[in-house]
Amino acid sequence: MVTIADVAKQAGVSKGTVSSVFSKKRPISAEVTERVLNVAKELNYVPNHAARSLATKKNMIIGLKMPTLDTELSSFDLKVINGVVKKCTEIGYRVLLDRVYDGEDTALFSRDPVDGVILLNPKEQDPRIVQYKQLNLPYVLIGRPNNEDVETKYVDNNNIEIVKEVGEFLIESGHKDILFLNASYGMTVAEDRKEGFRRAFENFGLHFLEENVIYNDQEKYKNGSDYGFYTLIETVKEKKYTAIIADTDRVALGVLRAARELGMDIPNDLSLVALSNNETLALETTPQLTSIELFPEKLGEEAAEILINVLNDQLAPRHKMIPAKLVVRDSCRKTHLIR
Amino acid sequence: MVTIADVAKQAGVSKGTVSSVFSKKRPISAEVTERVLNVAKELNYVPNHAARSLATKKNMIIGLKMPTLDTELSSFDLKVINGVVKKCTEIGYRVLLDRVYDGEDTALFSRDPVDGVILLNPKEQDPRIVQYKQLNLPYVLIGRPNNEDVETKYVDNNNIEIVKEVGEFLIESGHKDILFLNASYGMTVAEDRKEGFRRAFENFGLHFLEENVIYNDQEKYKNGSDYGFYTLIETVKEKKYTAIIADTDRVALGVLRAARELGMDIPNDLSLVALSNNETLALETTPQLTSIELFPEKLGEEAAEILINVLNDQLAPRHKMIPAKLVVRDSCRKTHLIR
DNA sequence: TTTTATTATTAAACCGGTTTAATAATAGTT
DNA sequence: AACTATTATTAAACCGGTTTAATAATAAAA
Repeated sequence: MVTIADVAKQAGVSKGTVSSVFSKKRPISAEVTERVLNVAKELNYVPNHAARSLATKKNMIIGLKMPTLDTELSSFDLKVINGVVKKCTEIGYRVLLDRVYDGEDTALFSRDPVDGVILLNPKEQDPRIVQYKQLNLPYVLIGRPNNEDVETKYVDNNNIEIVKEVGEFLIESGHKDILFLNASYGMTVAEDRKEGFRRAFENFGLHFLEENVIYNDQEKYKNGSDYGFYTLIETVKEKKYTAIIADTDRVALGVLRAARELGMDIPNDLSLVALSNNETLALETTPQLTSIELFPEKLGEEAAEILINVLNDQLAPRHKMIPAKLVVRDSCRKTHLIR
Repeated sequence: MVTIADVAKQAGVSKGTVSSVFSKKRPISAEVTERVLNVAKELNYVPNHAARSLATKKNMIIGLKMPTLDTELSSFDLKVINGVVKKCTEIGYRVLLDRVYDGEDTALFSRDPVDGVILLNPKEQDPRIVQYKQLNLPYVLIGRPNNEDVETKYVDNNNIEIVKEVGEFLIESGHKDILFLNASYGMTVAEDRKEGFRRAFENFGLHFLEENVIYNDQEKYKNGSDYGFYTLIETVKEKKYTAIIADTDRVALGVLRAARELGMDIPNDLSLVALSNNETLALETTPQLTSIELFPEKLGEEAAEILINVLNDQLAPRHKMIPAKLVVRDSCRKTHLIR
């Protein structure tokens, strides 16, 4: 393998000069610069990453921490990955993809070769955040942190506002009995969405019922589809809802499945909104799913940009809010039920 | 930041002894071992990755090269990523996710900090392969290389056999006019599939027509769905097919869409098979899609295992074949057309 | 007790790049 | 021509860990 010493020797200059040619941090004559670059090209010299990282104390790598290995990644996650990788690649950073291996013993492993970390789907009281603070490792969350955490930087959708908008859209369509199949309890996104849902009812002077908000129990349901399916099957025995807001489009698909089994027609008997927008799914279901576009790729890009600005001692906002958008398709209709 | 020198000083031993405690490559007394481990824990010592990589000449990182940034990643890709990350994490390797940035000028960038590379969706005459050979960088392909390349290691499905099976399944169901919406021209998977398709016809003593095999023109269609949609709209003007084999489930969805527009019923008027298995899509379409399970996660795992075995100078097979599986659902039926 | 073999530990070189303080070369001013 | 300022380049230290050759300590055999 060609090292900087080989290039220096053949070009007849010092290692330091070769280094300065590449870094452009010191004045090097045009003649020497040209000679060095020609030799480097001729020898096919490629700088050693570890050596450079060790000397500069920078890895130029971003860690992207994904959910635990036992949960399946969604198209949302995929788009976030896309956004992060895209922005990092533009700026000259690399992305180390990491899934947390629960119970892992990292005592003997080297520190992650990353300069900062983007955390997707952080848990409440996420122990990794404590660790990053301890190590002084810069990090950015995708999703809102706890209210007590006033320093963590994050990127998020306007979850309160968008669910308020969805709630109002349904209320304005005549729906009053709306079932909200929320995310898991304890996630900040679940809190925000519930708040938005409550505000929609409040805004119309309607009575908000806690029991209309269900939280996904991930130990009970192996996937979102089952959560949607079984929850509708169960709740229809107790109360007749005319509209459902589903946490994800997979949950919505489960609802569609249950509705078919129950002989309920979407949207005639039951209106349906999904709080995510897997376009392929939405456009290909019958009827086409009304959903929320969360712009996950944008979330990833903005998170990467914030983190990199922090790493380069540049101004970075505390948080960035990406407005979600209601995409009305065919799964909702006005209800005739007047009460 | 705590270094090995700090640990050595406080434990009253040399840096080399601390290193040997962790590596277990030299005999260290139990008493010294315990003392060192206690100090390391007390000081919260975490080895520096770059330093270790430089000294050992190993990064313990695998590069996963994905398709170019301008193409959208599919759920197949996601599962491959999952499989690779899972296997690597088990064995103590990390995964650097890389998307090729066309036209990138890497002259001033350090060499990828990876020990080996997994290449997903390699092109014909992929220039990266030339480069890896030049650098003596171990690599494994996911997908078959060109026939002239006799040394590249790869993982692949049994594409010839599975498409032969699909073809025979359709022929046995009475279909003779079968349209095959193949992958892009020039991809080895497209070659293999066509060969499998041809063999199915040959096996039944039927005449195989080249014009029944269409190749995806990615410059013409912005996504698989459009490829499926417009191709069916166009070809139905010239010939009446009773069955279609679609490259991916997205292509199949486009076909479904076109069939709806043309007033054709699936499967009564047209049978449909997708050569991939996005389970969510397949189960939620109406009718449920008959498809091929490719086991992408397994592809990823096996590719990672082969590569890591190569890196550890262990026996590794030239290639590993993952048998795909025909999953019969509701989108196919016997045809009554007897000719 | 002495000698030999085995185990345990060390100092220093090494990995390949960057940076710093020092020096040399060149250009401009007096 | 001599002096000063600026530009260009160098040798060596440094980054933090691993490895090697050498040495010290301990155990076993004669």
